[in-house]
Amino acid sequence: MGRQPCCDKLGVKKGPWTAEEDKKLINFILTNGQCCWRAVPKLAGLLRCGKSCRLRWTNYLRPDLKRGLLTESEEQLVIDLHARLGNRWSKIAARLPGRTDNEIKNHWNTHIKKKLTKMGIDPVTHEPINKPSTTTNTTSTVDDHHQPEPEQLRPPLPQKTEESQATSEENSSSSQPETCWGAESGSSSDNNREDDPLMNFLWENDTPFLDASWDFPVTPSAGNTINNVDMSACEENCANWLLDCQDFSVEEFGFGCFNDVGVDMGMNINMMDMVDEKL
DNA sequence: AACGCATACAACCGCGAACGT
DNA sequence: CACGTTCGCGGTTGTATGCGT
Repeated sequence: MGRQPCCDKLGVKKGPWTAEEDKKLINFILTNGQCCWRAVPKLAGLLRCGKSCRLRWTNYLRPDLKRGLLTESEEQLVIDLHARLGNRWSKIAARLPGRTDNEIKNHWNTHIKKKLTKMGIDPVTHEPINKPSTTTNTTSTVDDHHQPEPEQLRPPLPQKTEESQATSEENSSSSQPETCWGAESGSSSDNNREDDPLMNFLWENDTPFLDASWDFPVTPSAGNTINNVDMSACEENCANWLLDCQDFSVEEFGFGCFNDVGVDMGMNINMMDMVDEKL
């Protein structure tokens, strides 16, 4: 079977997205929801392939995205998750609300990789690069910045309140690098996880934090949650996002759709009010 | 001020998985 | 079961920006 090229049509635009294109895509998604991506460009009046639209939406336009550099704790979480999951960026991203796989991947390649290397840690295996034959804690490759040892890089541990549930798929996928902090003891990731409330929490809550919340239009749901996702943070992000949209000139969006979205999503707070407040 | 290099991030590409017929 | 289509993922590239000389 021949693979169908993604962008087989002539005249399909590539390269950076313009504000106008963003506007069209946002408008379309907000009014119609995420449906067949292949059809999106046609229906939205874009000269892009569906793949490009999906990427633009998920990596940049999605209103629930955080912007800016990863925080220290997020970075540490990424490191820990990478030690367990390897380069499965989507899985890692699923556990960092508001962050995309692309963003995390980029951050890993540009920041964390370097940081770990500097510290004398192999970013792939998460083992010390020059495996010390002695028990010394310092390696010759570590520079003079007095970086913390791997154990110290572990993220702060939140209180765990939920009781254990069935393990998720990652639990059984052992093909990825299993070495982790304190790996020299031969502790498996599972063992490690048991000792790590944060990781337990993350693994047990395998449900993506965000995906469900943008499957609108949806039927109104009670309260301030959608599919058990707390919408408060989402609303806040939406409001921030709408603020960003000021760059496009609010009126051009046809903001009626935003109010509709607010209703559809069962939000108690009118996002536009939040925008007004922020302004 | 101008140039070259380094860095960060957006976007593209190709592959495989999942799903429908 | 085979085939076709669509989607999502991970690797890679392109480009804008920052910084040092």
